[in-house]
Amino acid sequence: METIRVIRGMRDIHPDQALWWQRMERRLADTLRRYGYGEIRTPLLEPTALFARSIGEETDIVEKEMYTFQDRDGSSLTLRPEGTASVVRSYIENTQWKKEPVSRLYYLGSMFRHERPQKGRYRQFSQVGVELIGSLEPAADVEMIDVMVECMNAIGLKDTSLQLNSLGCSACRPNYRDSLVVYLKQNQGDLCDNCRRRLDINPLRVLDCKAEACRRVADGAPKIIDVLCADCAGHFQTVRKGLENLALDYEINHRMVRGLDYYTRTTFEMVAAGLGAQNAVAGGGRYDDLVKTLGGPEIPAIGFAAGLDRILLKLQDTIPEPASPPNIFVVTRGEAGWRASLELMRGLRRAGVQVCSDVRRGSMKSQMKQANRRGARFVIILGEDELTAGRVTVKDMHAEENSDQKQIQVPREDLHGFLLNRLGLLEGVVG
RNA sequence: GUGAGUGUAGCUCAAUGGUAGAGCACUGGUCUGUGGCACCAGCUGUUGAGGGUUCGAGCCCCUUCACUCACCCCA
Repeated sequence: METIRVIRGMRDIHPDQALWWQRMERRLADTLRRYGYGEIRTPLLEPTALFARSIGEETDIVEKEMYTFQDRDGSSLTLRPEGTASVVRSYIENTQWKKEPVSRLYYLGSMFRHERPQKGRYRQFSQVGVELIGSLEPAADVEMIDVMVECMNAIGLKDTSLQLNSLGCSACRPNYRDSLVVYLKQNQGDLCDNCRRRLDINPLRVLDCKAEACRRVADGAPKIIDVLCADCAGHFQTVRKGLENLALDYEINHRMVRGLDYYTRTTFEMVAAGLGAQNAVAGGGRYDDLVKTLGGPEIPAIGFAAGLDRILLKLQDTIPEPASPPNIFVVTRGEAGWRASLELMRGLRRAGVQVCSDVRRGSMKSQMKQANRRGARFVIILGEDELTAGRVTVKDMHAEENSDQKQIQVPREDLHGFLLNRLGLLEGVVG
């Protein structure tokens, strides 16, 4: 029979890998909790129109990367390609602004984009995203950038740099767009085919084309921060001052325009060294018009998202793997030994200790090998001898071979205290 | 969507167009109630799939699928 295989661009996360994910997710959740952000879990499936309206009909994501299909009633559904649209949809649907002036939300989970798989890029991938809805003030921008930096610090990401830009607002961006188009048309001959096409539909994206020729054109292009309206310019200045108060280093990147149409004013991105072409690990910005675009009131917001798959790739090259907690293996002899082990193990587990035993009725030697493979710190031996004596044998797998601590007899009723004591001491050392 | 490279045992990799192998891992034994080390033995394959050329294909050709890297896109 033909074997069923995993779908292209998707993969299984096995237990050893899952330990890395769990640690990263734990640290993110903990950091975000301290900033007052609460987790929101939205459906993976949304009406297609949600993404078309928020991300932009003309973007690559909407044009050719979404998993879109018909539901049984004929309506068009899409697996979410990003998280912000769903959060805003939910915000509006629940009239959240009537319940609180400012909402601090984060999400963590799978997104789907039908791209060609590559290092650090999968068709199902994980993002953490953070949204701060309800403030137009630069204070919100500074908080969001600080949260992003602290999240990356918390999970141990190193060698990163922060890039900053402003895209203006609905008042000043059209002017900039016009002058950019004029400039680009003058240099049209030097642009790549793709960018010549972009000229009409999304000219700002020409600025971050990676083609050498386009980069040269982009370098000479008018800079948006030179033509911001007074409000946007003042806002950007205050954001920069706030970042300087936090001693956050950044550089202004005039060419960073982001790939989603909903961004306004401040945009920012974090890039990491050593990830090849997929070096953008986190990015975000203001989306002051999005709530209104999706049918809500005029409420400004800012947020960012981070790509956890590629971040994890880098972490695995730079920081130690997660330590597995001390654990215990129970070796039994005979049916009486096995039966006696059942309650003993349940008691230890209820006390918080990881305990396993053989479920194959293997030989003593085979059971010891399993204990070793699992990295058990202690082995408890429960056989005929122990049963008749009312004791168990406790073997310390790490102790020296002829140490008097290597293997000792412990009365059944003292076992709990003995192990918890020893493991507690161990955990104190491990920290 | 475009381009290049690679597909052989669970893993890492050998094999001039001529009998598919090694190391590691796994299982058992030496050691009948004691892991790691050593030694011994055993297990493991439609050579990604399909077709073609040939007396003969893991090797050459075509198709297809997958993976990797880059373009592109983005986090």
